[in-house]
Amino acid sequence: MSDLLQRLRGRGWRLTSQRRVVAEVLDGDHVHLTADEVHLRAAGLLPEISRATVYNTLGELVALGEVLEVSTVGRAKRYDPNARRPHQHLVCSGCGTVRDVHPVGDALGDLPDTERYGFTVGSAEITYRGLCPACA
Amino acid sequence: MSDLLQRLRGRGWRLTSQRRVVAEVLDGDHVHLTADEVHLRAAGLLPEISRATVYNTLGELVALGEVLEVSTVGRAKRYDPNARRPHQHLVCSGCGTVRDVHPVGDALGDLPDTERYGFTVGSAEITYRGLCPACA
DNA sequence: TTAGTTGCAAAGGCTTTGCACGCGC
DNA sequence: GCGCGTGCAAAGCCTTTGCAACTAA
Repeated sequence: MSDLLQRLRGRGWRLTSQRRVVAEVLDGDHVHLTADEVHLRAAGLLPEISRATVYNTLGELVALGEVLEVSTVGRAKRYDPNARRPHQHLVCSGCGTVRDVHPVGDALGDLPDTERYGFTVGSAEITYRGLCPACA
Repeated sequence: MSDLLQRLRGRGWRLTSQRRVVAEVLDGDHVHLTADEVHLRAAGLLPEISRATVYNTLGELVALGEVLEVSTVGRAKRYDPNARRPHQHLVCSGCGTVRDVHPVGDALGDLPDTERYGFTVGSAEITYRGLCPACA
């Protein structure tokens, strides 16, 4: 069983074949699938799985903090299983490819107090945009 | 006539009362309206304006580079008229309020070559998240 | 056993589209 | 007058919801 499933079971997550398949499909680096893509691939492993269950499961994984929602490409949300290692995204403006990247600076520290409007600022998400080798 | 309308007319943009009203509604700093909110406010000034026209006009303003799409809050896209002055966004996780902010660092320079996967990287968008004074 | 999960189908929110009419240039 | 812009209504995409049947623990 994957680390992810281990952790979830430890948190009292009821383990069904549908959930197992969704977790399996989301495994890996640089994975940023839409709900529909997850459903398509999951259905390859478990043909009866329904879209509603995929949406339910993705929503739970997000609520549990195990998966991140990425809204930076196209209309549909994308799901990023790499929630445990902080990272940012590099998006190709041509084909929409997304890579996980790790910048070296401190974006939070770069926001002066005078620019915070009294907010308690907790995090910073960065989306880099450019062209991938194939599109350039 | 506003600077925006001046510029657009110079680029051969046909000036209708609907377009004028949409541009008027979008004027100002820290403005991040959804298409529906734009339609609502525009209809306050020009009751017959249709949603389709609002969508058409917003799409054109984005294509012309005069307005930015912001997809970082909620389900509907938001439109940011402040496209001529580079800036980033600070979003309240409680109520969804958005402020324009200006960090001091160089996010682009913070992305090492080894993290660029051969991409030609052109820009970086940063979304800061936190709680506004009212929600904290 | 039993509370939580699934699948279906329908509804819902946001956006786009096709086409006839209208209006800026 | 010409050609682009507008409004309407319908369709489309993505997502959520209600509910009865099912199943992991």
